[in-house]
Amino acid sequence: MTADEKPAVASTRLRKQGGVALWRQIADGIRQGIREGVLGNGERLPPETDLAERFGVNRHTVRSAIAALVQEGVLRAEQGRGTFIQNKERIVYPISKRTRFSRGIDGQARSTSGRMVDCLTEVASEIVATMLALDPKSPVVKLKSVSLADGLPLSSATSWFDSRRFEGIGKIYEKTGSITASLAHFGVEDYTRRSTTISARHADEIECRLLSLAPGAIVLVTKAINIDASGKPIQFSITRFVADRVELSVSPEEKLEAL
Amino acid sequence: MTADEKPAVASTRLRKQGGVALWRQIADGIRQGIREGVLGNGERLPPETDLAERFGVNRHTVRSAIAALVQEGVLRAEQGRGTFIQNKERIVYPISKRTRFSRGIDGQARSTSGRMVDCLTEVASEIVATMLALDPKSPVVKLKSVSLADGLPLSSATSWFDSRRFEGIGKIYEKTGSITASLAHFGVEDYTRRSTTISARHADEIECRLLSLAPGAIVLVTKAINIDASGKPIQFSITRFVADRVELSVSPEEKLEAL
DNA sequence: TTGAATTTGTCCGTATGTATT
DNA sequence: TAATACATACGGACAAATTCA
Repeated sequence: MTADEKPAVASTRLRKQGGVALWRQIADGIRQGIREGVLGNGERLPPETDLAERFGVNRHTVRSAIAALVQEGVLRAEQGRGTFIQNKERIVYPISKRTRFSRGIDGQARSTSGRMVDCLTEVASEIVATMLALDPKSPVVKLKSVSLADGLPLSSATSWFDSRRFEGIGKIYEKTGSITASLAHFGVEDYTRRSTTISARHADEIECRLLSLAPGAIVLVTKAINIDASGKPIQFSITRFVADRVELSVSPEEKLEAL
Repeated sequence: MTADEKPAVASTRLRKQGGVALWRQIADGIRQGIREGVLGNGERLPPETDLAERFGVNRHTVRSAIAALVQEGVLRAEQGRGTFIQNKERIVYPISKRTRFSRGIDGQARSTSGRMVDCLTEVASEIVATMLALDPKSPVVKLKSVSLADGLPLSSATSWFDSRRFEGIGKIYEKTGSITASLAHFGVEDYTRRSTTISARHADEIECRLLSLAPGAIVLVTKAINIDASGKPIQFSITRFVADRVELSVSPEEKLEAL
C-alpha cells in the first residue's frame, strides 16, 4: 500500500454535535464523497475497520451508516469482498398504448433476455377474474417470468390469461421468450394497453431471491391490463421492476405508433 | 397486565437454523402476524425488551428486525411511545393527458390542501432550460410546494416556469393553492401533459423532513412537462409522492376527457 | 488444494441519551 | 418527577465468504 494514496472519504474525526447521530454524519460524508466524485462508480470503499479508525468511532457505528446507504441503493456490500459504489444509471421503460417489453428496452442494453420461472393453470381469484372480465372461478393460466438486461435481473412478471383461449401459452412462451409472439400464436395480431397502475415498495424475500436483490431493495410495481382489437381483456400482469435500474416513461402515443 | 392477554406475536423461542439470521426470522414472524391479522392497523407492538425475552434473543436482535420492517413501511417506531403497525391504504393518483392534482385525488380523501414552501427566481439549469425549451441560463421561477390529504403529507413538488411569461406566479399560487388556477391567471386556458417519467428511491433527509417520513421511506418520483394549447412547454415539475400512500394510475385519455 | 489473511455479517452485553407518559 | 421505551454508541466474539499466497 502506498503512503500517499488519495483519501477515499473525508476523515474528519467526528463528534456528537447538533443532535445529529454519528452514523448519520458518516453516511452524509460518504454520500458527499460520491457526489463530489472522490469515489467513482464501482470503486471499493475502505474496509469498515479503516473507516471506523478514520472517523474515530466504533466499527458498528460505521456499519449503521453503510447499512443505511445500502438501503438507499448508494452502496453494495459483499461479504468477504468489500463495499462498493453502486451504479445508478437507469434503463428507460416506456409505458404507452402499445407497450411491448422487447421494444421498450431495445438499444439501451447490450443484451436482453427472458426466462420462464413457472407456469400453471389455476382458478381465477376474484381480482384476476375481474381484471380479465371472466366469470368468477374460471380457469386461468398463470405465467411467471424474469427478464434480464446485460445479464442482470431487470424485472419479474406474473401474468394471467384466460385458460380456455390461451391453453398452453406457457410452452410457446418458453420457446419464444416473448409475450407478443406467444399471443400471436393464438391469433392475437395486435393488442393494446387499457390501464396501468404504478406503486413502489420494498422487495419481499421471494423477489429478492428472484431478482438477486439485497434485502431492503425497492421494486416499482406495475399492474396492467392488455386488450385485443375487439376490446376484450387478454392479459392481466403484475410486473416488479428493480427500482435502481429502471425508470418508467409515460409517453404520448404518437411516438410509439410510428414504429 | 392481565395474564390471559392475546399473544401479539408468536413467541416461539428461536435458534440459529437453516442459515437464516435470527433477526430475519423475527422480522418474518412479525410480518406474518400482521398478515394473519393477529396485529391490526395502528395497534401497538410489545416493547422491544418483551419481544427479546419472548424470542429468547438480545434486544438488539429484535431491533434489527424492527428496523428492517420500519424500512419496509410495515411498522412505525416512535421514540418514547412504542412501535405501531402502519396503515398501507393508498390514494390513487391518475396520470393522463389532462393530469390535474386536485381533480386526481378528489373524493378519495376527506380533505386535501396545498401549501407553498418556497418560491424564488433563478437562472435555469441545463436540464430545466431543455425541459422548458428556453435559452440556456434564462430566468425561471422555481416553486416548491407540499400537498396534504387528510392532514398527512402526500407529496412534495418542485416546479419551474418561464420567469418572463409567469412572473409572480408564486403569489398567485399562495392565494389559490392551485397550479391550474395560477396558470389561468396568466391566460393559460388549458394545458396538457407532454411526458411523465416515473422512478422510485429512498427519500433523502430534506424529503423526510418535508413529508414527515421516517428515514428509509420510499418516494415515487415523477418528472413531468406540461404544454399549452400551442404546444409550448409551460411547466416542468418534479413531484415526490409518499410511496406508502400513493398509487399512480396511467389511464386512457377518454375517461378524463369526459370530465 | 490447502490454509491463512482479509472483510463483511451476526449476536451478545452494557451504558447512556432522549422523548413520552 | 419517575418510569417507560426507543435511539445511539461502544466493546467483544465468532461465523461466513472471498482472496491470495
